[in-house]
Amino acid sequence: MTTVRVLLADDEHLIRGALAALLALEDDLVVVAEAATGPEALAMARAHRPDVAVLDLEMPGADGVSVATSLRAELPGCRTMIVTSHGLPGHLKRALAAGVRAFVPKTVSARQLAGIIRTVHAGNRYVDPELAADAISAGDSPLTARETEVLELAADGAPVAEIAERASLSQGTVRNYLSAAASKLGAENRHAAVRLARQRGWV
Amino acid sequence: MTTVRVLLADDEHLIRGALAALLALEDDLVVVAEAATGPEALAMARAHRPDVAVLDLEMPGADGVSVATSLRAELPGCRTMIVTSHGLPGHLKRALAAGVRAFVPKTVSARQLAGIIRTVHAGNRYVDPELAADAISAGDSPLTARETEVLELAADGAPVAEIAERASLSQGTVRNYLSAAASKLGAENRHAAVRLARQRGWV
DNA sequence: CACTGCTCATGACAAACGTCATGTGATGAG
DNA sequence: CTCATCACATGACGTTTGTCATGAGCAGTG
Repeated sequence: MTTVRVLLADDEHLIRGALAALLALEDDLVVVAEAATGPEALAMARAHRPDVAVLDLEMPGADGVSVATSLRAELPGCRTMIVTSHGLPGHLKRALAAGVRAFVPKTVSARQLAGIIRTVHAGNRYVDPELAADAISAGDSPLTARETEVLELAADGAPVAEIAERASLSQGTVRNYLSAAASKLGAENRHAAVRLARQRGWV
Repeated sequence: MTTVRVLLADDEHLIRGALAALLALEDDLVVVAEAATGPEALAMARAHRPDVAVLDLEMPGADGVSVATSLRAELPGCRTMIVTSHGLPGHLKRALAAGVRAFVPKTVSARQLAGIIRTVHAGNRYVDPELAADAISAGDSPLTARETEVLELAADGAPVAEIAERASLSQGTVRNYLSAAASKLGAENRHAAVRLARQRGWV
């Protein structure tokens, strides 16, 4: 029997500790390191070289996906998986693009999670069926790169003038992109467009 | 030694299960029921009459605070406490107003949580020191009831006409309230105002 | 009772915004 | 090479906001 060396990264102590305890019950899994932030997770991974890194999506410092991206470059032998409370389709896509091997919501049980860790360690992938269905039905973002960029800058309610300056575009161009984005998303105005794009994980 | 009968409510199976396991390690705590949604938590509480109800703030169906409110009315002997990932000052205030005895972030350890459960059972209160500091420094919402109501309706980017209709107000009045709210919050426009109010838990 | 603060309204003006027509370059597919 | 698409721009138009002045009714407080 091979034992799987696991890194746990989650900023919620309650979950991390509890998870460590539950995974310890599995004979073939051993938690070799824990981290509460993105940078800490990277440092721990370098120091302990785990087989599988279980990363929370939302962490201070750097989110799970960017940690996964760094790990992929630095420790190719380390498989990564993302655990999250908010299962947005866009996040799933970003994660898979970053080479993450599994994407699971926190609604699974610890036993299931243990199974998924084994699956990942064996070189396979796992995606929560429900999230996968959402992601497929949600489809790809219809927005062009610039439209997305401008929409992001509009996300905190900034006026057009400010967006134009930050994007180094003319105000007219910004309005055009915003208008295009809103109509593509079927929104009445840019603010509603921002909301929709967020919901679908496109921003 | 008295044993404390605990109800656990959290929609994230991973956390709930793990938590149950860790609390089971404490001799004087026994988890008598678990729930994944607000309504389920209420039903379980009625059936099992726990001493302390540990409620997640964000749950499908009904959030932790409204569950606490119902419990207070139905089972006055049952002490309630809220556990949450997002520690917004406004939530803390709402919770305390609803008679919740403790408000803790998920960044505490299971051992600490066990201690807090005992504290609550003994009839005392507990509020995370950092959250308390935030809540005090954040202060009360400067918005009047109507301003808050209108701002909430504006939250999804709806145009003034729609807000006016839904609030049964004239468009001019809506603009006045929105303008007042934005200036009280120091925001450039209503959308930024919505963001700020959300951050501080005032919507 | 006077005063203050909240609610609700109207009207008016300037600024910001949404939309459309139109045009130029660049890039990539056929 | 041609055609479509994207990036970027301008100017113009009408609409939607933000802001301000002003006022009326109604509650609670001193």
